[in-house]
Amino acid sequence: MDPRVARRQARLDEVLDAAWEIARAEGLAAVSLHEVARRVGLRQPSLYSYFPSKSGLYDAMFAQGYRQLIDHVAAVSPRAADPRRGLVALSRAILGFAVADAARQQLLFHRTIPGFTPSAESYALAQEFLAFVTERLRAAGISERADVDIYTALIGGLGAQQVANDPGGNRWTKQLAAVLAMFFAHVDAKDA
Amino acid sequence: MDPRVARRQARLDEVLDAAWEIARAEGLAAVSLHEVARRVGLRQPSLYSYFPSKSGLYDAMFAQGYRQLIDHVAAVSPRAADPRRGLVALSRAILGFAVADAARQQLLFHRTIPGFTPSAESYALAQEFLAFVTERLRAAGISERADVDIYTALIGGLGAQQVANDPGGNRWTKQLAAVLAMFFAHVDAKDA
DNA sequence: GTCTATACTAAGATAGAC
DNA sequence: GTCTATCTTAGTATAGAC
Repeated sequence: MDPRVARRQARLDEVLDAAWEIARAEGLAAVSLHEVARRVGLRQPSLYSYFPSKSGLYDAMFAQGYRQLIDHVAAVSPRAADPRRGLVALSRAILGFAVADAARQQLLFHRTIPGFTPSAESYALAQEFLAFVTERLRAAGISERADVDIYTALIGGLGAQQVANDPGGNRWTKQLAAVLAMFFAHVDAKDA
Repeated sequence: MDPRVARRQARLDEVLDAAWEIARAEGLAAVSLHEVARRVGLRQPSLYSYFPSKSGLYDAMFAQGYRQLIDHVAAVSPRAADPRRGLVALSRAILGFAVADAARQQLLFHRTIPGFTPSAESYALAQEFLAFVTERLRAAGISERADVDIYTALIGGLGAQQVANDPGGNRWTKQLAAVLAMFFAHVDAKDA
């Protein structure tokens, strides 16, 4: 690969790391181009050769977050012989990823950053993730949209409560197995 | 009542209304003392006779939101002869309140405003609400903390997905009855 | 690609007069 | 309780040199 491209990519990664660091410490809204530049040893206007705007920085963070999420779940929970067991492992991976970083959870799943909406390319990554999950749900016998929606509410609900009311703990995440058992019983009850 | 007190309260309500209006239109983080003052026909420094700081404004919004929520659920779902039916009505009231205003949901239930934490008085209102709900859950035969936590995750999850992915619609809220039936089956299965 | 310099806008907060 | 005036800080963004 062209070393200039590699260097640029390395710089970009540094910049994004700095932005996430600020977001984790001070909140997503506290990320500023000045502070990011300060941390990587650049001047603020120099960041405009990496992003067209502040919103472009959020977009890059959004895309990076979903790429990491897709890699994470693919690595941690390969397709299993028992699809239900596989779905439990996948859910654990998603939930763990979500609660590990409250700022990331906010950006990826709640979209409460004023003035930011993901670009089409970035949004496609979110859809790719959803497609991955949907396929695993179908493999486990869950294909109706109503059930898929209930599933996303269950996982999202546990993650949101966990970071809002017991950050760093496991008061809600430890209910995952019980919640999934409840969900499976619900799905199976309709088929009977 | 002292008319001066009444006037002050009326002004305060105007100010809070303006703040909520901005929050709904531009997001919670976009609320500024300057813009609030502009909308109510005051100068920005005058707001400091109502709040000690910007954070104090958020605190007043937080307290007002929980007071409205408590009034809302108490009015809409009085104690019912059948506690399970009562719980369904209560849940519908809470969920309706939550999805009616995304900014309010963010402030009351997600706490993602950088630098804001509710005062003790305001937080007591949140606890009062939680106590109200917990009591109704107990009346319906649900008293274990694990089950209470699952309940809050269910309702919160539906509300969050609704405003994030289908604002103004009912794709998730319409699953409430199914989700509660699933939850009741889960609770009853353990007792059997 | 990075810099300096700067334009522009806006924010939270305080002092002191009325 | 509201005002004017002001301090202080900070932000996004652009122009143009190197």
